[in-house]
Amino acid sequence: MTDITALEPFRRLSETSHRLLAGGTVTHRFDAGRTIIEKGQDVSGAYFVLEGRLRVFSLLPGGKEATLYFIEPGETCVLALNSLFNDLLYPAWVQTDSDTRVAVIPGRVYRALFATEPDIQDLTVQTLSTLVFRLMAELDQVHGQTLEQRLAGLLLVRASGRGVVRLTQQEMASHIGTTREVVARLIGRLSARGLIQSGRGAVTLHDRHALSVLAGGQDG
Amino acid sequence: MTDITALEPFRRLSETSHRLLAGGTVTHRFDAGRTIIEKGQDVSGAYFVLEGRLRVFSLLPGGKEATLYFIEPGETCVLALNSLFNDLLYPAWVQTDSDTRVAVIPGRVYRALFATEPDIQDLTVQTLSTLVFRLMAELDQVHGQTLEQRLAGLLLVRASGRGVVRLTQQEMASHIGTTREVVARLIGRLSARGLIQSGRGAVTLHDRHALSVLAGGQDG
DNA sequence: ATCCATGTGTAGCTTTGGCTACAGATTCCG
DNA sequence: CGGAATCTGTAGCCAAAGCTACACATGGAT
Repeated sequence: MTDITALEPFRRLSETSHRLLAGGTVTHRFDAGRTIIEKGQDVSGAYFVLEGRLRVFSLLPGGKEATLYFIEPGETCVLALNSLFNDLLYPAWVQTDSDTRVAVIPGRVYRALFATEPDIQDLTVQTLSTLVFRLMAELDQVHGQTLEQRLAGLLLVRASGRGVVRLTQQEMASHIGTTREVVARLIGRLSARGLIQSGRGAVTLHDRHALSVLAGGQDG
Repeated sequence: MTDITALEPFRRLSETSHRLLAGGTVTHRFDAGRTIIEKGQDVSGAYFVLEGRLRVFSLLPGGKEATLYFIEPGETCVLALNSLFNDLLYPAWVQTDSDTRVAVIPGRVYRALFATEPDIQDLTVQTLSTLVFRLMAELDQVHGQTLEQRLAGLLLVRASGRGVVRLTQQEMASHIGTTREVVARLIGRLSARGLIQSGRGAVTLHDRHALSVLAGGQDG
């Protein structure tokens, strides 16, 4: 995936729109771990991830982080869209999770496309809707689940096929919005119960079923 | 405000769209305190509040509630829109807060309007965006604020001009997602510090400034 | 006048989670 | 090989918040 025009929603654009898009879009590449948008920043365009992954998170008092969601290749950063349409300031932080290429469509170009292209209208609504659901789910979790449950969920979601989760305790803590020590404690408990096995920079799952029951049974 | 066609976004519709809207829309009236949408329900249309107020909340383990936001006259329930466009199940509960009249536009009608009417497209995006920001703000709060801060915020937001908040402790608890006892304890503390005065079914604010500092200074 | 429903005020106990402070382990690099 | 950086494992303490259990107050209804 090398060009924004290769992305599904941009395939069926009219000739004019296509030229507008091609002329206005800028592609950036960022190294892993770079902060590319900060809270309160004035966002200038719609961001589409071409390669790599972006992590959107909010910053809690005391410097803790909590991951809200990821933006994968082919997806767009809705918060940016959002800021775009409302002239609001961006309400969170965005970092690259790995080396990432991003296409930025300037605000006025995107708005023009939105006005005339049904596919862009659908894409926009679709993307916003998806975000709303992700946020609702996240909110439910934060509200109602213990950290142990949230950790179990995280491990299940981030496990490779063979049940290995390549995250440090500090990273896990960031994702679920707590501190390293608490994660260590939780991992110690899960490990004592035989559900997982801890190692440097990674955790191995031994009983996914029990974990998913623990997490609240969203997953098989 | 008696008819949906009186609402701003529906004013400039084409003749065809107007007929479609008028023909397809159904108006309901609900008494205060009725649950009109439950979580997991399949939502059939776009809800617009004509009179009264709807409260959208999520249900936490143990039967606690947490208010996400309100829908005022002229506004629409975005979650419903959302479910509509994604064929997803509604992710929260909706109750009437007072006696309320609601116009329901069936899904297929709304989708048809969205496809052809710029005003509806804008309205949809605008509404979704607003919701995203409300949810982000709520998430930040839940994540990072103590219940005392959240209570202070609630009191400030819900106070009448003369500084009276007409809510029972149970209702306050529902709004901020905790239990009655905890609210009583918090009120006791605030009251001991002279910031408020408690009474049956109401609280009187004595020092808004101190409260807003406490809440984190979002408000004057 | 009494009773009942609703609302408020307290107290004590427990769990969860945050903070501090280390000690050991592993990896990387020079 | 040795040291620095990074990561993990524990322990203890404390505050926040949830749960249980009452006692008391208020207001409306009969």
